[in-house]
Amino acid sequence: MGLMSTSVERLSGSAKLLRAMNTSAVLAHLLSRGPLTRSDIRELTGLSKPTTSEVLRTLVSADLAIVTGHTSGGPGPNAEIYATNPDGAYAAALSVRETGRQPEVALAVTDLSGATRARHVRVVGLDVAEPADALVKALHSVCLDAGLAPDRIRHTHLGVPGSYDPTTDAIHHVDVPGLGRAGLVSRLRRRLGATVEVDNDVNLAAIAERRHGVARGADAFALLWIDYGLGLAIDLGGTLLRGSRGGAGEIGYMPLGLPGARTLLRDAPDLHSVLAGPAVVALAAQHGVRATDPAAAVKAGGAAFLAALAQRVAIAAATVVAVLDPSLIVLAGTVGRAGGDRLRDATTVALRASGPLEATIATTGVTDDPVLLGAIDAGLERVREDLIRSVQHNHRQ
Amino acid sequence: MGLMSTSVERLSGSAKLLRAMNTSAVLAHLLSRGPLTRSDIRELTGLSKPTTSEVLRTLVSADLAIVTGHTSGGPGPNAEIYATNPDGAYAAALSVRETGRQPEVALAVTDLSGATRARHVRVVGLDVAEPADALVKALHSVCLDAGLAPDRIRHTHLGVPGSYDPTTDAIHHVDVPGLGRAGLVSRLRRRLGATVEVDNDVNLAAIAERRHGVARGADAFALLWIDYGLGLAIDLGGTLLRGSRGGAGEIGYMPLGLPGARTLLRDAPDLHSVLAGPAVVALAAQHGVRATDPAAAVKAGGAAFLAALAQRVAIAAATVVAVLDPSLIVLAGTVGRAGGDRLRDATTVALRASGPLEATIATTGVTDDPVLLGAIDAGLERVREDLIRSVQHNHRQ
DNA sequence: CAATAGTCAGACAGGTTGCCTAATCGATAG
DNA sequence: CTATCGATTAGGCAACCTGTCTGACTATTG
Repeated sequence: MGLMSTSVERLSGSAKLLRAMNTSAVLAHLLSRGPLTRSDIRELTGLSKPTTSEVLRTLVSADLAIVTGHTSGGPGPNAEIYATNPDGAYAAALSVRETGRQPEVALAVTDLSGATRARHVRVVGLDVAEPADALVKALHSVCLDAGLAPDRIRHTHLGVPGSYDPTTDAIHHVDVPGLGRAGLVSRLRRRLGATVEVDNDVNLAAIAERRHGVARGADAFALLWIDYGLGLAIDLGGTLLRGSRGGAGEIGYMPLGLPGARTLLRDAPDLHSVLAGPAVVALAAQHGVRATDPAAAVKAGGAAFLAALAQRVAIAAATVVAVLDPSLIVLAGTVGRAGGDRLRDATTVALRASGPLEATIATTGVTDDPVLLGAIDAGLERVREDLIRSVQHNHRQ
Repeated sequence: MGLMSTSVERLSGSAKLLRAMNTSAVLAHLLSRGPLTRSDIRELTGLSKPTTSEVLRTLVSADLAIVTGHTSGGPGPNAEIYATNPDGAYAAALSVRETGRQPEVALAVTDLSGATRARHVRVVGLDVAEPADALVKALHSVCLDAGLAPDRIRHTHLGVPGSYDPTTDAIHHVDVPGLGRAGLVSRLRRRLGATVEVDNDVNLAAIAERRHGVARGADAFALLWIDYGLGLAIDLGGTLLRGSRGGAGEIGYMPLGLPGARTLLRDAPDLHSVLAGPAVVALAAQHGVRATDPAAAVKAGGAAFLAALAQRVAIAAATVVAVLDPSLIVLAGTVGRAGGDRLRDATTVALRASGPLEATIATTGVTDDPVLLGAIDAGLERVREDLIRSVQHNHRQ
């Protein structure tokens, strides 16, 4: 643990650093624990009365904290209740997805308190000269409708069905026309005057699963996303594993069996060919279920079909468990969700039958748009961290 | 990134904390960058002359730092050169391994500077009433021979061919008789009066690979250990992935192909059965190579055998890449080492042929005992971190 | 003599303790 | 029912404390 890492602080400095640290600590507590009185803060930080007062004065005058109310009931004067100023900063979340025709963009704007202040789904044509401008326009119009100042957006989190390579500034492996344009993200950054981060949609779904779904409190879990495509998100105690080229979780390419082996399917060299949407539909057809949509196929399918599907899911699960040993594997995506408890139970059985590997299998607990929710959470977290850091690092006068 | 984590510091305090932080920062720099003059420290920390002097005085009087020499050559007085006191603390490393008959224990003691002060391999019978006492006795006798005070050992790192479960205080999946005894580690801790950490041998080999082998400077890499058994260590930027039950990297259990599929081998349900030592020997026999030792078989085997073996290695590699996307995969263990450049090249070819997954394959660069070296590194790192932390945290007078 | 190592004294910044005043609630007395 | 008192708590103020910094000073070396 911590080999070569700078986990142990090497901070050094003088009294100014102290003030910065204390201010930042108070802000962090306000952000994570909600409204607090002076005495709450005193208990949490161990600071003295005059210091807490001074720090709060600083935060209020920096427009980062406000007095939201007063205590009442007890003896003595009513203590002031401090909270972060909700309008101190906003985070924007965008989820772009293919719908077959024009791409759909889900947008949301959250304030510092975590309240979603605006949310919309729009069809945005991105196959234009400047797709970034189209996204900015959509975001600004959503802000306008909700009466929010767009320049208060400190960070924008973008979810895409692909992976972003910062070195080439391009989104790869994406089917949405226009979204793969090089320079889109840096233009977005410039036009919005804010930080922009791009994340894979499956990764964002995992973030939502940890925050709102069945992975709440899990130490580590993997989210298996089955849809038209196939994806895997790996969450290690709240940190997502991305891999050296952002390719972690590309389990569609996972080879199945030794080359030359004759498998049940004529040609099954990788997991994609047996578990992604088309393969699910094909498997359903073998079991007499006629459907073009994989989720519909799963809903309509009988026990035999589900058992066959579960065996394939179990292969993926077993591999992930053998490599990573997560305590939990969440089945998500339209297929995972449609499978529900039936697919979960069948997969549990199939996994247990395949060997000594153990893990809890669960169906996603996120009913709302998981990608957008994840982008909101990630964006909000980023804004909060940036604020804390900005307070912490401005101690060189 | 950093979701839910306390990556952002929430430290708060008064001037005492400042002193503790500065002392700890100076110690950290001395530990990681070796001997330094006052001006070096001033540049690294940004502290003023009087403060650096004061901090160094504190460290020297705490026996943690010493003056090792003086500069010369330049104009002005000769600056004192400070270094951590090598004898300030020791770390012990133990690697227990099965040899067929009596278990062999490799022992080493390192001082704070990283110099190995004692090293030995002993045969230690662990199938006794108190196996912990036998280990302690061996360690003490090694210290005695080298003239080292055993009570200066601040931490002992134990490498075992298995996994340690702290909840039951027992080492699991271990073949060495006596080593699986419950309570062994806590007794070791008590008898040595020091912290004891247990690590899987393959994980330790990965640590050695990062420090002394081909993984130096890699952002993330996986180490595939092929021996009598099969193992995988996953290093993410210097942090090892252990999994929720310490079972990460148990790829021997990885299923191969869909159940019911007829594979090349009659019965090949998992990776262990095609890639662990016995399978390597069997594959060699198929290619006319007669050997009982898998490493010898690999050394004696021809190109066809190596290509067949490499195809199996590539399956493991491809799976790891699909899940984790490391930039580097290191082949280690006796088979990996014996395979050398030939196996590496054949595996590279086989991986490239199997799909679009990419990763650099390399042969281990550690020639010395990798498990013991890893235990030394991990133990030394732990001692250093503990020292830095102990200085950092004693600011409540 | 020039340049550098290290110390010393005073200033400074920020935090803490202890004391003070003001606010609020409950209990008690009228 | 009302007025008052006491207990309790919020928050401010002043003096003190700790640790760092600046600038001057001494000592040492080429």
